[in-house]
Formats: sequence, C-alpha cells, structure tokens
Amino acid sequence: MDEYLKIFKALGDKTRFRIVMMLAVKPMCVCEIREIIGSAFSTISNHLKILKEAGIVYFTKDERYVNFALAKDNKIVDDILKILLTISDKEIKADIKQAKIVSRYDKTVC
Amino acid sequence: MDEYLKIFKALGDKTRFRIVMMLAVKPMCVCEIREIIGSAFSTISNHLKILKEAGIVYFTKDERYVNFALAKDNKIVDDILKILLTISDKEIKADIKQAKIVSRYDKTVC
DNA sequence: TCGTCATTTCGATATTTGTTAAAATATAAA
DNA sequence: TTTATATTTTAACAAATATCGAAATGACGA
Repeated sequence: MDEYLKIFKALGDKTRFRIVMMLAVKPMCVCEIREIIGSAFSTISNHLKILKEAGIVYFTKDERYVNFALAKDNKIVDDILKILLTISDKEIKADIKQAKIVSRYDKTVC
Repeated sequence: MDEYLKIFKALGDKTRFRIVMMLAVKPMCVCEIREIIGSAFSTISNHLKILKEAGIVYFTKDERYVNFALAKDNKIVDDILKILLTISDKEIKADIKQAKIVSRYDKTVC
C-alpha cells in the first residue's frame, strides 16, 4: 500500500505533476526543468527527490548535468502514466511546448 | 489538470486510500466505515467529503443513513480504480475482511 | 590542482492538511 | 411535536509540506 501512497502523494502536487508531464516529452536536467517551472533550484531538486523515491523518475549523469527521465520498469507507474498521457490541459500544453525547445546550452537556462 | 490533482491528492492519504479499497467491497454508511478505520466521525466525514469532491465516491440516503459508494461514471476514476483492484496488501486485506461483515445494525457500530 | 558550474542539503518560515471534541443539522420514529 | 440517532460543520491544534536563500557537495575542464 505504501508504494501506492507514495505515488499518489507524489502526483498530488501541482509542481510535481507538471514535471512528470514535461518529462514525458523528453528527459531533462534540473536547470531545464527549473527554467520552465520557475521555482528555486532547491525546490525543483526536492520535488525530483520525491518523484524518484516514489519510483516515478530516475536519473543518469551526463557531462556535468543530472538528467531526469520517467521510470520505465515499474508496472504501477507505467499504468498511471498511460492514463496521464491522455490529458489535454491548457497549462500542461504550454509546459510541453516549452519542454520541446528548452536547452541547457542556452545561456539563460543554466 | 486540477481534476487529476484532486484525485491524486485524495488517494495520497492513507485513511482515504483504505476507505476507497473498503468501498470496493460494498457501499457503506459513515458509521460502518468509522467502525473499521477507528477515527472520529468528523474525521471520516471530512475524508468522505474530499473523496466526493474528487469524484471518487458519491452517496445516497437510505433510511437515516448516508451510503457511500465508489463512483461509476468517471473515466479517470474508473481507470485508476482498475489499477487499485490488483493490490494485495496485508492491511488492506484485513480491512476488506472487516468490510464484508460490518453492519450498521450491530449495536456496537452505530 | 583549482576554479567553475550544476545540483543537493540545510535551516527557517509560511501554508496546508489531518485530527479531534463540541455544537449544529437533518431525518426518522415515537 | 419531541426524542433519538446519524452525519456534518466549526474551531482549534499539531504535524506535515512547499518554498526559499545560503552553504555544502560533487564533477568536469582549464
């Protein structure tokens, strides 16, 4: 049960929900996510930690960046993500649009 | 997005999660739920309100009782409930066992 | 090795949330 | 109408959570 609770708690926060929908577009590093969400680095980092502990995302290290991506090997998470992929929400669409073009190599991002 | 957030927030609390799993067994009134969960009436009532506002449960009035049941006409909720029905958790199983036998007509319940 | 840059951890604060007892409401039976 | 019973609302409090800036960590490149 705790596994489910962690997942639902993680997805029950607006910022984390937005991050998950953005990561469905492509894996991103912390500063790319931060650029779109607009909160402090520490805030984003904390949200990613919660998502990671719920098994929703994982990360790999790439150059000096930490790349976050949606988990692929978790049945529960996978089932829920399938549901989320059907969403058509104005704010989410705007996030997705930005996610497609944001780049860590832009001077304003990192 | 808010619809999803409400649902995830609602399911991200242990007490509410247990209530949902119990209602999958059968519709129940507030005092039957309270008997199994063990919290105050006001606590249960508040949780049910949150679940109702998330579209996860609805209620009907029966005699002097208020019967709560899982929603049936909500696609999102339905998809998520399908996932939840696969859970095999010790504590949930105990709740389900009790849900099957609890009755508002027992003197100790209402 | 040293400095730079991306990220995390820490400490503080404000807000939200879960819980309860008591009071209020509602409904059915007497 | 009055009484009894089921439920909801309210007010208050404690615990959990989201947020931030600053300091610490960690890794890469010069």
